[in-house]
Amino acid sequence: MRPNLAPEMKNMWNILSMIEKTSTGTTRAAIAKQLDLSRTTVSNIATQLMNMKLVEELESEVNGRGRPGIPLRLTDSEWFSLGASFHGGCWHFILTTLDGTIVQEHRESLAGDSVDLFIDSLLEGIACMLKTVPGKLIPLIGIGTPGLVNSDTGVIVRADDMGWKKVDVYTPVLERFSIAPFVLNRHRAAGLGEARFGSGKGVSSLIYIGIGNGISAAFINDGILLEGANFCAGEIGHMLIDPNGPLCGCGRYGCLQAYSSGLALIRILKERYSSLLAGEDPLPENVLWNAIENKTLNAELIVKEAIQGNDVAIECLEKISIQLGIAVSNLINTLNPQKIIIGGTLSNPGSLLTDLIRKEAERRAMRSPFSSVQIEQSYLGYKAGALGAATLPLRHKLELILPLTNGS
Amino acid sequence: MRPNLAPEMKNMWNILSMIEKTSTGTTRAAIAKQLDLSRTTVSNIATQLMNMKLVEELESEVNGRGRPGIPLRLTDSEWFSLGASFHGGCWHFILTTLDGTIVQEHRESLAGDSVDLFIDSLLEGIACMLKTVPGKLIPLIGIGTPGLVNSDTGVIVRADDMGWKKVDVYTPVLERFSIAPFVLNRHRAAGLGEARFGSGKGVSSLIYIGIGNGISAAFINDGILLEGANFCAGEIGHMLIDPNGPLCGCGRYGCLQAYSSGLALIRILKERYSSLLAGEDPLPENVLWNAIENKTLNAELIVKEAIQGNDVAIECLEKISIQLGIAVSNLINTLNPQKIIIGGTLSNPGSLLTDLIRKEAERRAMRSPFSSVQIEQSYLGYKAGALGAATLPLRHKLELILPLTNGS
DNA sequence: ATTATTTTGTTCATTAAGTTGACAAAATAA
DNA sequence: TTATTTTGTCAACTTAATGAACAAAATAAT
Repeated sequence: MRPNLAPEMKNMWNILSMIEKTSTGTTRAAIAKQLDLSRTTVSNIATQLMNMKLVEELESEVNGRGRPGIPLRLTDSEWFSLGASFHGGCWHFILTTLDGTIVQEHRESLAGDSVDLFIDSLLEGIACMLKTVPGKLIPLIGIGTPGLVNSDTGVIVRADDMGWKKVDVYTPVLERFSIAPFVLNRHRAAGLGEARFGSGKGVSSLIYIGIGNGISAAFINDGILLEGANFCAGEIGHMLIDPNGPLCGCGRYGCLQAYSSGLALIRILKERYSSLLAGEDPLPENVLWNAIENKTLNAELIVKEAIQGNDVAIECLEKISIQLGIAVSNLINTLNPQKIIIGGTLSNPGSLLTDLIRKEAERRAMRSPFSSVQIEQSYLGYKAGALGAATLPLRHKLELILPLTNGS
Repeated sequence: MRPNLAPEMKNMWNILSMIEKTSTGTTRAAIAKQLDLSRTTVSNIATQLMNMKLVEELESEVNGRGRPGIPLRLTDSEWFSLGASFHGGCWHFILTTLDGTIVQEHRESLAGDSVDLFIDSLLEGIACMLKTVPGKLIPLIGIGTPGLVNSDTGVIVRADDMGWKKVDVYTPVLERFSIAPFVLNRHRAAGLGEARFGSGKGVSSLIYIGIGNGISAAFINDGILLEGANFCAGEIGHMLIDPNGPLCGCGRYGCLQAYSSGLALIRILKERYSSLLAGEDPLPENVLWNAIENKTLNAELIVKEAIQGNDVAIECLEKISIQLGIAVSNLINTLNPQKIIIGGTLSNPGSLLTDLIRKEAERRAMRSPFSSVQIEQSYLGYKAGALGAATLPLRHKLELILPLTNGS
């Protein structure tokens, strides 16, 4: 995650970033003005980028007085970027052009949750995607996984919700495909996706919160992910909400995750069900009670029902959004972000959870930092993770392309 | 706070930073090796820096084989940097050499806490310091103040513990001395001081926590302070500890500050006193009871007594360190810092509070991020603020010096 | 319709910054 | 005393960026 470009490539990088930002295209003159460079310099670097087939010219558009400029945009037929991310028990794969347009999507469902299946499906999916690349692939694959990841080694240190420890993702991928993977936490990947292509575009201080079975966040400043000393930065699931709260999987009491994750949502609903069963009144008709009895209940279903107007589901969602609101207001008070994006399995079905969290956070956050923060639902939904993972190849491995293309 | 140097000054900046880090001096060859530059380049830039009187040569030290290198260090007699910070009801002023050696110190006590007195004392103190500068002053003054500061405008937006709103610090200083001030929150200034000269030297992800009447933090990554959308990042005093906790000055319940600030410490001790008074037993002898009766009690005294072994004081300190430990463990879990430094009025008298916080945090934080964090007491103590403020001139306004000296 | 104006992208000479290679100076090791 | 190693500097060369000049392509003015 350290953008470690040689200093002489700095202008090239900046120019590329500017081109990246406007899908309709930017002219050389506009870039020169914005980056405070001479048109000559921009022109020279632009021809280099065009020789590398990273950038191409569009039809010149006539708008004002003077000779019309020729818009430049990222090539959409030469280079491609591959990202994978694991959500809701399956691997999502996305192949994009340089500007993030999705070219190909794929999903691999897992039959169980063993480590071997996890790795095998990943390899299977990558192999499948590699066949479809209609050009050159940037020689790096972004991979979002559950748990705490050491991105230097590409090893999942621990993934509590899966019950895993020390899962090496790096070696199998490298050995099978001779392409280095960049492995990171899936919610952090999703955060990067939102920052680049979603509702975080152009936001300088951003927090993405992924709410699924676990709860994690990504702190992103100026497009750069805060990693912390061992890549654990963002693990807000174990923020303490109430010292007297319920037992969390980590062994402590009152963690956010114990109140408000997908697992907690299911627990709350089941408690409600039991107490109704124990009561005297007849059980009112409800899809969710059937789901409990059929053992088909999952957190996403509860959220979907809530969005449909199912009162019981809404109540449960309101319950978990209290602690989420507390956590969000803590983040607002202490980190003063410009925008907070709520994503993950519990947010994707609709904006209800985000609305509830916003309402709670407004009650609890300080006025000054709250007035300057926007709280929004994830825009990319379940695609955020794989898209974010796919940003890593271009974002951090431009050096890999340059020698490859410069030499030829 | 945006180090916005022209790209061509990047090497100069890096070389200066390397020289800055070693007080004993670094040779040109060592710098070249470290920064991966040619010795020629370093030599050229070094002569420029020497012409600017920012750097000077020391006696060459003979250690290994080969021609001995000539150590370079920051000049200590040409340029000086002035910082001011407001703590414990008085302004602290520090004049330093470029490498942070303190040349002159001064303190201005305030007779009250009106805004006018606050500004007048600041101007008075600066005037006094300016007389003592034994060379050229970097034309920027770093100023640490209570409250939320907009560092773009130099205005204190609000300082709740002082009861102030919209205090313009920038204009009076600029008008009187024709030197632009850089204004920031005092605890953030102290954090920068620790990061540069104190126990945060060389630490890449650092959190400084200042505990006084209020509680604030500075999040510093690679020497750069996280500011947030409106410079509020670090206001951890209003982190929610317990939704059912005591009323905080901000109108909400259970904020960290309501439990654990200096004001809370005094409240806790007084409650203890009242309950003892109400009891049947005779009041045991204690300096603190006298202080309450004489109205000379302040938070620092309680801390000092605790360090002396006063049981009542220790109990009170233990009480506030529970919530501080919760807050610290939240920061560890979510931000995964390399080091946490505890400073402020309640920490300066001794390491007791830090030790108590460390113990609490160990109980509550997750093992993985806790194992990689060091929790240490502030090294610079009450000098941290003014020293940190004094780092700003050099750190962010090198551009100001360069035109001044290049021209001549 | 024609000319003037504006803006773009390119060509060419120039400048600035950094690199390589050679070399004298100053230390230790043989 | 000589060989080796390391440092700092000088000269020649390379590279990236700039500014000035200019043709091309649009609109505005006459």
